[in-house]
Amino acid sequence: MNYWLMKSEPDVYGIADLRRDRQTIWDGVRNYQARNFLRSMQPGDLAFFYHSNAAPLGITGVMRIVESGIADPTQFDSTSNYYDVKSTKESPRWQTVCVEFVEELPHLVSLDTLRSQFSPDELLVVKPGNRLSVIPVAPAIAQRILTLVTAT
DNA sequence: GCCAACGTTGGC
DNA sequence: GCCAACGTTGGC
Repeated sequence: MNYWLMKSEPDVYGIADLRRDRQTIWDGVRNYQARNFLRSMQPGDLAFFYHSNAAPLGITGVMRIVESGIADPTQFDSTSNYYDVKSTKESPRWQTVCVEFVEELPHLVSLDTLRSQFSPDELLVVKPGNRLSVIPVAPAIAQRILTLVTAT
């Protein structure tokens, strides 16, 4: 079982939206490195839901991967911001996953807290200038994050 | 609103 | 294949 961290702007789609929807297709990722991580996800993997471009910044919840290898539907939608004219249904360029709500954390684990606990080598999200929206989290680091949740 | 980081595009 | 220009992300 692998752990991940996935960013979303709460103004666009936040943890409250996922709690309401229970499941969602994580669409709109248009970065090859992030896509490759999405491709390697497996059902049962857990992902931290991270609020970016927000106040406060940080991890707000946990979700579970329920299906992987889904062709991102927005790449075929000419009205979408994420439309990709070069992608075909026969060989889609962008794959993503379906996630389900697991929990909203009682207290957000802020970026400041994450910075105080982890080095950029341990947790990429604390690296200044980092823009990757889907990142792997080592199991030992994930366990330490979960410990921070219960400690606060 | 600013700007650092960095991925993508396109001319050559 | 190089690299300058440009666009986007996301923290501050």
